[in-house]
Amino acid sequence: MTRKKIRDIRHEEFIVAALEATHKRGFYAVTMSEIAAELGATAASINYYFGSKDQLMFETMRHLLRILGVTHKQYLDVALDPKDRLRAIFDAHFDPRFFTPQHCSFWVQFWSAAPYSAHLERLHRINQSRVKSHFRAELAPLVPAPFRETMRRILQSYLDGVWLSVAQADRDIAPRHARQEARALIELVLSAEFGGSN
Amino acid sequence: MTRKKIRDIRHEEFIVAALEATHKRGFYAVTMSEIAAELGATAASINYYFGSKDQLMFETMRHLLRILGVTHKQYLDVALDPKDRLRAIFDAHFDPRFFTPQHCSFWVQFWSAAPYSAHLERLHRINQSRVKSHFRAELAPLVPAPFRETMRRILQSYLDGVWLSVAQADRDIAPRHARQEARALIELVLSAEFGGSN
DNA sequence: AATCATTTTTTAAATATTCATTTAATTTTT
DNA sequence: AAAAATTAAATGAATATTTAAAAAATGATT
Repeated sequence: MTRKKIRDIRHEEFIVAALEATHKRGFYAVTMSEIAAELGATAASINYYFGSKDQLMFETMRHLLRILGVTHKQYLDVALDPKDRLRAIFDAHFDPRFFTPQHCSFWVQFWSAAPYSAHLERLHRINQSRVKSHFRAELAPLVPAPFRETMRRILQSYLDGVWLSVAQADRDIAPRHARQEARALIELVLSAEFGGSN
Repeated sequence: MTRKKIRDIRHEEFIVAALEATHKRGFYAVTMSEIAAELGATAASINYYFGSKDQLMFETMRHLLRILGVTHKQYLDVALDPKDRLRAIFDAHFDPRFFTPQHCSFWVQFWSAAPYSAHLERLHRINQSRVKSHFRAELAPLVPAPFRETMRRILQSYLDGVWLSVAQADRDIAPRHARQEARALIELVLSAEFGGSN
């Protein structure tokens, strides 16, 4: 029974607050005070714990990536065949723990901002290549090499696009529904006749 | 031979400058001075012509939407059959006049910002429903009703996702290539067996 | 239990910077 | 000479960060 350190508690609280406040006010518009106000705290305390606003946003993104990683692993662990493993990528991204308006809007806004900050760019690059190699690995046994990259890019662009639309709230998608649609797309991609013996 | 009015010339110049500067520095980070500096002009003159920074960004977006509209129309005019008309949507979005890193990054960042400004939101809603109804109309003769919306959302999410990835510059896509891939997706969508007589 | 010193956490206020916008004057065009 | 276009400088507001002090928690010593 290890008592949680105050430091860790605050870290988490402020990250949740950052997600909430960012969703309400926008990634750039949101102020330190607004984030702190979510907890009835004060802007200075954020700096006490995180050092700067940038650092808080950075840590918040890492938090999301951590959730995504864990969730993905869980789905992979129960996947039985290659198709399941491919589905696992979408299932993780569309898991209720992850696929919320707050998370989607933070996610999209963060990525839009990434090209303009070396700090964020690094995070983006790492994540991007992680997702890419997952897709490649799962598609390998399912799609012949000459078509594989095209199919991967279609799937990945689709994934990003769904987020964008949720962030923009023109589609309030239930996780269940998002998965269903992703599965339809997977079926489509795998049913393609690649000119080989199908 | 009507001489162009200074007012119109400046309008266009500043819009191009806004695109360029935004691409370099980011939608929020970019300052009036930076935009003006692209032309060797001064921030005050932007206000003289546009009234405010917001208004300049708004007009810049409208400019992009105008280009898109004109381009789309051109492709529609030469389309011979329903499939061509569906392709026209992608061809327009991926036209070299439109599908540049500058435009994509402005586009994506603008949409990310839209939910947080009534002004921008309106523009976003209008465009969104325009695109949606185009897709619906073109898919109508090609896909049976029960599947149509799913297919539309897949296509639209894909379209958005491609932009996101270009804006993030992790994919420097040639317009030709983007179209090719879009066509592959269209084929996929249309070749689906909808349980009917195919 | 109680006291007091120490450390940790929190805040209010001060600071400093960055910009968009305004103003008033200047330059250029008509 | 009048109007239009442009600018330099002033203004003012917003806000991240720093600082110095206060409050709260901790823990050792009676």
